[in-house]
Amino acid sequence: MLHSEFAHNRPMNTPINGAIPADAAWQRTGKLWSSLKEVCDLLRIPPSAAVIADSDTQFQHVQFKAGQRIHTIGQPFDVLYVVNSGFLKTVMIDVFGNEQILSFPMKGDLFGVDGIHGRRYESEAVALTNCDVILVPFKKFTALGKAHPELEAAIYGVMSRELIREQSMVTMLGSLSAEARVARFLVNLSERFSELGYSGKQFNLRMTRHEIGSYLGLTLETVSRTLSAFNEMGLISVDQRAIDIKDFNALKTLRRLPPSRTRNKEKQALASAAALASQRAVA
Amino acid sequence: MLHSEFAHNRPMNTPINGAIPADAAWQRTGKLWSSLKEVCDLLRIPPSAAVIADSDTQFQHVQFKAGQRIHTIGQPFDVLYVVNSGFLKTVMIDVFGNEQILSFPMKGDLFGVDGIHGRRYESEAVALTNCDVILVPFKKFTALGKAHPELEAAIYGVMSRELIREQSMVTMLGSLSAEARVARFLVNLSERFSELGYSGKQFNLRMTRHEIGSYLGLTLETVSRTLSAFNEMGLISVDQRAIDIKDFNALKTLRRLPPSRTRNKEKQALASAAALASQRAVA
DNA sequence: CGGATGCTTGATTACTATCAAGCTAAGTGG
DNA sequence: CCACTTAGCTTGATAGTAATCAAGCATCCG
Repeated sequence: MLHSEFAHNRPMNTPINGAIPADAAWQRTGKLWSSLKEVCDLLRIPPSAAVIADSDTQFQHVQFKAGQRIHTIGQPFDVLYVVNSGFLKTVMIDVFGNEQILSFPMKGDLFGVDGIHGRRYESEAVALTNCDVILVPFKKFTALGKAHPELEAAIYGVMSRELIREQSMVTMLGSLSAEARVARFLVNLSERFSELGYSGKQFNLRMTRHEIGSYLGLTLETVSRTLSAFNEMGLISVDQRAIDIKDFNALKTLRRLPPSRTRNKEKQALASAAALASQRAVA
Repeated sequence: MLHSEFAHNRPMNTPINGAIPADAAWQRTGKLWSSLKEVCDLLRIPPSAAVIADSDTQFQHVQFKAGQRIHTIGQPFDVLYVVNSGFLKTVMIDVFGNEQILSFPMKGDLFGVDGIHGRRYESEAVALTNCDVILVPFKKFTALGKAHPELEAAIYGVMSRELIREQSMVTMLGSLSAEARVARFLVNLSERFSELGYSGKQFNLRMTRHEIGSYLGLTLETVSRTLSAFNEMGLISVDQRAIDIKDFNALKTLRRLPPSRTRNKEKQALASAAALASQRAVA
């Protein structure tokens, strides 16, 4: 009970494991500063010897409670954010006022990059759970790039990675069915949890059906129905926010629910004709 | 008329103007090298005095014929590309083999950025028309960034701009109807043409309906029907690839075709009931 | 002048959104 | 501690948008 975010997350992700200690009591004892090496590790940037040695450079942590806003659209940009713990969402709002969730950053993820171009954030970021976030002043970051050439390359690499992520979102929204999108969403979450050392099979969603729907370009009802369908098919078991993945591979390769639907034309035609006939009989 | 692409494009964009000579002498007299300043201008990066003065740094041009591939997926990355003239498409292919068009680069656009992260291109780029493209070796580019700090900031800015572009694609695919997507596509093209000094009202599409559909997450039939609908509504006039925008503002604010569709429930209910009744009468 | 591509249009299907209740879980205040 | 409220989730019925299937037409090219 003395814990905090990590504790707050851990038991939710691995409800099996009952006895996780030292949940990072950040709210009392939380880290306030991180070294350059720690930030690199979080971002999965291989740190060079020079970077490891650099202990002068420190980055500040900030804590947010669930529901709090980290930055808003239009707010002047000067820092990038790296998630140390907790879950967030980033949201863009288009000219018509349509809200669209763009990402669900979690530990090790970078956000705020869209502020670089216009010196203002183009999206807003909101904490879904209590969060611990590291502030990375952009100026400081690029200045460090000059001192450490490999670091500079890595910065470009991280930005490129974000771009690729967006590109695959576009591909998904442009070409996958509702079921395939939800399946991919689960697979992605699962893989990200696994990479962080949590269970990739059992975890708790941190977002509402509405938020999932916004992220995937679907309504909350379609998300709910699709999860229920996966449940009935035995691919997952789902109870509210709790997910248990039963057949990872089936999810990974799923394209759409009805197997092929290509070779049963006549049957369908007959069936619908019959249905029509009976309808008319009734009427 | 000693120039080249501009001449080459112009007649297609402004078919009104019948007498443009010397199309595309680029194949004979095309520029082979550009200075750093010229590249900055193309990319809309404000060049500093130092950049303007730098005439040692030169970037090579390469010409491609329509249909030729500039780079493929998986090919080792080492250069970024800046379009000097012509039109291209970039395509990503997902795990299931779905093809998705991600962008239609034209003069002043940068592509190849997705190769930075994994040192391999994640997408492929194909020329839709004859093209003149400038090769920007990434190493050289970042090295220049060190010499010219404002240039480095601009590089980050350009990458951030690309990210924002992708984000708005996601928002569009996630929340707009077919008509709204096609409308936005036309508006975007129009604005880009205008910025380049071409007519934003009358222009020729360089891509097929299929390619537009792939870009917008729609089928080619839906694209065709939507253009026809806009035509009938008087928003545009369309004949094959030739587009003439009649009501730019209507396109810009269009959300979906049927005006509101919110306040005519009863009418619709009655109508469909009537239809059903007559159907049954027939049967 | 075919043949091939690409475009349009029509008919039909089906997927997903919308509308509409219930239901569950988690607080909240008496 | 227990109604009571509220936000979130599920499920059903229905409707509408866009995909699919299917011709026919236009344009371009060799």
